Amino acid sequence: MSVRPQNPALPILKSISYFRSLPARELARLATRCQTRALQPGQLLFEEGAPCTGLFMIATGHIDVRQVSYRGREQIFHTEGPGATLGEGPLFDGGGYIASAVASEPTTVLFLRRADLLDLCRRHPIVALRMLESLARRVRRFAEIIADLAFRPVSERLARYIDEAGKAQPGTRGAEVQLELTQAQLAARLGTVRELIARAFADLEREGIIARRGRRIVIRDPARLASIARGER
Amino acid sequence: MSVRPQNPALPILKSISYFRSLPARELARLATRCQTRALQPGQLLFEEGAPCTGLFMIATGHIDVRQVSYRGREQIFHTEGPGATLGEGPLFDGGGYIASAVASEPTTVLFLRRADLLDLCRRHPIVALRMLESLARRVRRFAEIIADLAFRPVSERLARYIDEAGKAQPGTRGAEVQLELTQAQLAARLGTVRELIARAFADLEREGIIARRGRRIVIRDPARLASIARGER
DNA sequence: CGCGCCGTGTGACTTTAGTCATAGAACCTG
DNA sequence: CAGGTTCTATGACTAAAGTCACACGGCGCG
Repeated sequence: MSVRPQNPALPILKSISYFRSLPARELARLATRCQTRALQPGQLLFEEGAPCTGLFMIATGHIDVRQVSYRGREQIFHTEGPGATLGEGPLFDGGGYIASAVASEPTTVLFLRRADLLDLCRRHPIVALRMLESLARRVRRFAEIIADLAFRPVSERLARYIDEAGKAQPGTRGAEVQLELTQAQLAARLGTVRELIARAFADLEREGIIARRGRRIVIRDPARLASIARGER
Repeated sequence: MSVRPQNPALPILKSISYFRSLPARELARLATRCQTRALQPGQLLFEEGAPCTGLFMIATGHIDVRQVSYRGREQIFHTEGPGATLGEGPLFDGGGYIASAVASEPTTVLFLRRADLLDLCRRHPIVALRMLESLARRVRRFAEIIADLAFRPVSERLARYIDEAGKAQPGTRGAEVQLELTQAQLAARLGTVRELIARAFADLEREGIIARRGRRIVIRDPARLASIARGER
């Protein structure tokens, strides 16, 4: 009685912006070429320097892309969730992975081999254009990190983070923010160490700019927060 | 007596990796669509945040792509010479320019409008693939800068720079390096200030690792230089 | 319920980065 | 070759970042 079983990869592929405008036939074909992989929290998807043989797409969960220095410091470059892709960089310039990818929660990813993808780009230039867009956004994001590290003190980076989280948080009234990250994770993302984050938080609280209860933050003085975020210290 | 005059943009277009494999007809057509612009040293080609309407290609000269903080610090993201392109980032993600571009010497550039380029990508997917490669390399380069800023002290960044310059320098015997940059430019590139570069140079010299006469450097102890460059301090 | 782990807070300290001021060398350019 | 401009060197200082050690609270779990 059942209809022809649909490949489980199909709906995921559809959720990837690159492929959205492909004809159904092409998508179905693509789905047959995908492999799936499940990851536990903390598990490595790929490691900096390793050769890249294809593209990963996140079906569910989240992945941190980061480097770790020999001195033990961690820098998170970006975090990706469902519908995002990983490893386009090395895919196209032929080098090894630029950073390591680690699941931060139970995660499943799809994998598509490089040759399949290049072939697809040739037959459907729109796919290549979409990937150009995505890579361009990544360049922009990386440039922001560089500017943060080169120009802004830690306290300012944190203020920026909270400020943006405040704006991004949708439903709640603007003043309240639920942080998703521990201070250690925040530090890895902002390019510093845990202690400095703790102190910067304490300073903001002491000055009455924010109030905290655990990871729940109330922005008491949005104007002053924004002005610190802009570097007007 | 003269043959049909060739568009002066043509040989330049041919030197751009994106276009190398295009048929002659297509190239000629493209050449008619290019505009040319000449820049004096120090002149701005485009400014961070400005809208992007097309792609620049360098015919001759060099361009620094950089941001300047409101505190007056400069960070050079990359420097491009003949055959390189500028502004692919904003071209594809639709945002403003990520950084400002300034000629560091007399420079001429070609300009191709966004619509022409997108059209070209659709008709010749190989162009899109080449641009993907170029953008991917930029992502990688930016990631290197992030890792430098996040992980490595200034002295180490300088050692890396000299070490790499030593390896890159072709004709000369490995031990001698001609620096192309002033200390101030080097600082902007390595994400610090001039004085620290001066001191780091002095330290390397004091320890007998390098010797200097102006911007001419002799690497006296390549092994030690490389070990500092790797962070084994 | 008590133990251990994780996340956090903070004092005290070290190291690295950055600033300011000044002097001298090098290098155009008329 | 004189005189300004640019580049470099360095001392003395301030500020920011990072390290280390330890204490505390909450939470999960045997």
